[in-house]
Parts: sequence; C-alpha cells; structure tokens
Amino acid sequence: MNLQQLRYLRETVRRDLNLTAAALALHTSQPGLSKAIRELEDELGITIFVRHGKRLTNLTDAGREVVTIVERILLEIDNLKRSAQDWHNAQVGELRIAATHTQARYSLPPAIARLRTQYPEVTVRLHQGSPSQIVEMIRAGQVDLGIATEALAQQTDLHSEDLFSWFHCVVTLPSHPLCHLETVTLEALAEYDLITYDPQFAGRGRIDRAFSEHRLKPRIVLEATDSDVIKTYVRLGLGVGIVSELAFEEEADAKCEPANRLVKLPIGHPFARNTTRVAYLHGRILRGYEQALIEAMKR
Amino acid sequence: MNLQQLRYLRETVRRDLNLTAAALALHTSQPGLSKAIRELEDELGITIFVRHGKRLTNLTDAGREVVTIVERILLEIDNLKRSAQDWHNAQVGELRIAATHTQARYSLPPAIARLRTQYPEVTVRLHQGSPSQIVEMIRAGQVDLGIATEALAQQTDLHSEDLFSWFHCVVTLPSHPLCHLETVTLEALAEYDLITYDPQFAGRGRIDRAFSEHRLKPRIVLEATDSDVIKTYVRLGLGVGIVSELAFEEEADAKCEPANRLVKLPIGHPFARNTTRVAYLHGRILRGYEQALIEAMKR
DNA sequence: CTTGCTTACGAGACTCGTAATAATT
DNA sequence: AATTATTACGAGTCTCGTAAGCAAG
Repeated sequence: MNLQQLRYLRETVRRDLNLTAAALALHTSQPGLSKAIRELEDELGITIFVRHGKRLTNLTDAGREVVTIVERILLEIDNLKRSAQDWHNAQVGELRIAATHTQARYSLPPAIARLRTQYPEVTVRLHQGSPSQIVEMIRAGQVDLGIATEALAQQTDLHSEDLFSWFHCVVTLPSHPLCHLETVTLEALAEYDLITYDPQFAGRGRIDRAFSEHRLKPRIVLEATDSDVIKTYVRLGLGVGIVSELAFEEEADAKCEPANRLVKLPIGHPFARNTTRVAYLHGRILRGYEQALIEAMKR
Repeated sequence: MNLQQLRYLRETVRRDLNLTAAALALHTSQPGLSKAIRELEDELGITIFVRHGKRLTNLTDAGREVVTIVERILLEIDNLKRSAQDWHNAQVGELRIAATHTQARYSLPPAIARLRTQYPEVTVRLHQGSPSQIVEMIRAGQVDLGIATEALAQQTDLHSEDLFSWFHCVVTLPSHPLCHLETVTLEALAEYDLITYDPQFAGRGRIDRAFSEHRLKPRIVLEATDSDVIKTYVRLGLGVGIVSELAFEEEADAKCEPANRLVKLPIGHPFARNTTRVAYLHGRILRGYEQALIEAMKR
C-alpha cells in the first residue's frame, strides 16, 4: 500500500468514478491509475468499486468505509506537509480563500491588506462563489478557508467559527420619497419596489422572515448575488436596496455627485443579525498566516 | 514522501532515537533507515532530530509536532487495513489483549470462551502485565485491547470504557478465629495479618483508603499481583486474604478438602466499588470481534 | 462507434542491502 | 575500543507511460 494509491482512489471518487477524468486531473496515465486501484483492492482484499463489465458504477459498502478513512489519511498527510512548511518557513506559502462577493469585496480587503504587511511573501488566491459552492470548494481541497454568512454553520463535516456580525441596511437615492420620513418602518418599505440578495446569499433568509413576521409581502423586483449590483440598480432608480451594512460603509466618502450618492434610511435593525463565519476541513491544521487572517477578520 | 519513511520515523522515536534498534525491529538495514529519515527531513524541509555529530540526541520542536501527526496517519493506516479485513472476512483475525492477572484468570475466560464459539477462527493472544505495562503495550501497538481495573481511565491518549463493577471480599480458612464472629468489622480485620494485592493492582487503593478512613493501620504481611498467589498463602495460614470477589466465585465448587476450602467472611462491602475497564488507542476502529469481546465482558 | 477500463510490455527510477567510512562515548 | 550514524554503490524491484485490446452505452 502506498500514498499514491490512496490519492488515486480519492480523486477517482471525487471525479464520480471516472478513471479517465481522475487520471487527467492527477497528470498521470489512465492505465496506471486503473492498475494502482486494482492493486489496492487486491492488497486490502476487498472490492472498492462495483463494476458493470468495465465501467465503475458505484462504491461498495466496504469501499465507502475505506474512502472515508483514506480521506482522513490524506488530510493528515496534508497537515504533515503544512505543519512542516510552517516550521521551515512560516513566512512563505499560499492561502486560498473562497468567499461570497460581499465578503470578498468588503470584509476581506482590510484583513488581507493587514496580512500582506505581516506576511508579505504569502500568495493569496481568492475564489468567489455561492455559499454552497464555497462548501464544495473546501470539501474538494480547492481552497483552504471559506468565508460566508450562510450555509457554513450547517455543515457537520466542516469546522466553522464566527468572525463578526452585522445588520442589513436600507439604501436609496436622496430623491426617494422614503427619505422625507422621520423614521422608516417595514410597512412603509413594503410599499416600494425592493432590490436585495439572491435567496442563497448574505442573510436573505432573515429579510424574508422579518417581512413575513409582519405579515407583509415585499415586492422584490430584483435579486442579485452581489452588493454592488444591487447598489447600481438602486442608483438607477429601480427600487430601494436592502444590503449588508458592510457594503454601505464606504458610500460615505464616495466621490460621486450628491444626487447619485446613496443614503441609509433611519429604519434601525428590522432584520435579524447576521454572523459571517469562516470554515475549513475538520481536523485540518492551520498555518500561522491562516490563523492570522482569521484573527484579522474578527473584530 | 511514503509510508515507509513514516513507519521508520515512528519506530525510531519508539526506540528512543536509536536507529540501530529501530532497524532491527523493522527487519531492515540501519543505513536504509538512516537514509529514509534524512530524505523525509529533506522533503519536509525541516530537521526532525537534534544531532550531536552522528548521534540522534533529541527531537526538535518541529520533529515533535511531525511525530504526533505521523502517529495519527499510521493509526489511520491501521484502521484502513483492519476495516478492510473486517469487510473481507469478519471471521478470521487476531485479537491481542493485555490484562492484569485477575482479569486474565477470572473475568476474561468466559468472555473469550463465548468469543470462540462466535468467532472460532480468531486467534487470541493474551499478554499479562501491570496496569502501567498494559498502557504501554497499547500505546506501542503491541496489543489491541487492554483490560484492567486501575490506570486506564486516567490516560488521556487512550479511549477507555467501563466493563463491569465488583467488590473485594475477605477470605480465610474455616479454622480462622474470625469465622466464629457473626459479623466481621474492619476493626476486627485490622487485628490480623492480611494478604492482598500489590499497590498498583486490582483496587488496592480502595482497600488502603477504607482502613485509613477508619483510622486503622492494617498489618499487610504479603502483597501479590496475583489473586491465586494470595489465596495460596491464605491456605497456608499466613493471614486473611482480601481479594476480588471475581477470584472467589469458583471457590464454592472447588474440589479440595473442606478444611482447606476458603470461606468468605460476612463483612459486607467495606471497600469501595471497583470498575474494570477496557482501553484502546484513541481513534482506533474496532473489528467486529473486538466489539463482540467488549460486549461479552459487560454484564 | 465513441467512451472508458484493462492488459501487456519495457525504460527508467527507486528501494534497499552490503561494505566501507566517520564520529561519538 | 565499542557503538552508532552516514556515505557509496550496485542488484533487484517497482513504478509509470505507451500501445493495444476489449466491453458498455
């Protein structure tokens, strides 16, 4: 038994039992991979894959159990390498982050800027995706850390922890009728066209819940995954925006004309608090700079 | 990096950084082992061992961390093999148990007998030792399960669980003066020479505690690790025996002459309850027959 | 008839053991 | 002087890629 065989097995499972695809991903030949897996099966004395003639169609029960153990072994092998790298040179390395747009655009930049002064030799790679895509990227080992407000806490196979909390805010153009009110209520808001996040993103669930608890049916005319897109359409006058306050912060010192500058309505916090979390594989050892980034994002 | 290197590293650490001893234990050559470890260090980019000239004198900090991860990896490799074996043929295998004398002699035989009817093709190997030796045998991977009344629960690196509880009992020859009393007290007991377990074994701590709580100083004239040894000297008239009730059970139907047949004194349970436990490496996957043995011992 | 797994085979890399060397205790 | 680690080197093994074969959709 050797590590190569275990890596081959894991990749084959990840590629939906397609040996050709797995071989391609591993930069090796398909016959070699096929042979390696057969030899592993021989040595363990079990069949890992259900074969229909020459096709791999499924995992056997034994195979499923074996694969979970193999995943753990390879995780620990990664830990070994990462830990050794950290002792060898804590300064250099790579940090692959997956985040939603809102995090990538608003909460990550200051943290990454700080990281870059502390660890100038660390290469940061940022991948953007939906919360569920982020979860998949972590599982597949394509990224080291995932950052999002949704979905992370529910994954039992990932470790996740709180970073910070925030509320939604309501933004419009200064010319909007709602701007003339002393205080804005949810009821008033429900009178107008609204623009906010896609259901998967940035605490949208909490927005829907707030309206339904007040027995209101909001008219959401546009859903986006992206705070900037929402703000753009608000500027075009398509409706009132509900965005993360993270995305409003810098409106204050925006350089556009006053008439186009978005304003935050005095509505308090009608939508429940959101907590942005970081997640990574259970049992994964973090390098120093990974811990530093996580600390830099907590505030 | 390969598994061989990791095994070599683990064995070297287990043999107190003596490459020669490790090579011997692994049935390989010392130069090969030396080279493998150097290559591992090169590949990881760290030094694992502190070297004074050509002697390995200590682990580096990095080395210590690496070794703990390597232990985990090799544990999981074992899990992989064991799990595969269980799927391949749940009937055949080997079961290495370490136990104290009392367990090996009294509580294990019925459990092993039952196991042998259920799994006739499993080879059972029984090692005897003190509780602390048992712990070491588990740690070193020399045995699969350890069974003892002492020491197991305190080990944070081992998983352990309760099997069953028992009390000590007091035994003498029928001719002993204590036999004439209606009920026997600790105070009465302290008047006579006593024979019981070595301090490390079979709940001896609880015996000492009971006497000291009554402000009594028992005269313990003989300490043994072995219930049978205790009983033998009680038969010789050297003193009153305090043994596990496990070791008395079968006195009832012993075939020796009535005058030599030990009797249990009516003293109730002056010594606190003991709980015998089973322990194995944390994170270790048990085979079916291993679980079966553990279940067979619970009652 | 295209996709995809397995078998066959050979070049090159690698492992590992022996022998010699060197450094501690 | 004895013990113990490292270096050198070569035989044997193993890995892995190419080419060919063959089963399934």
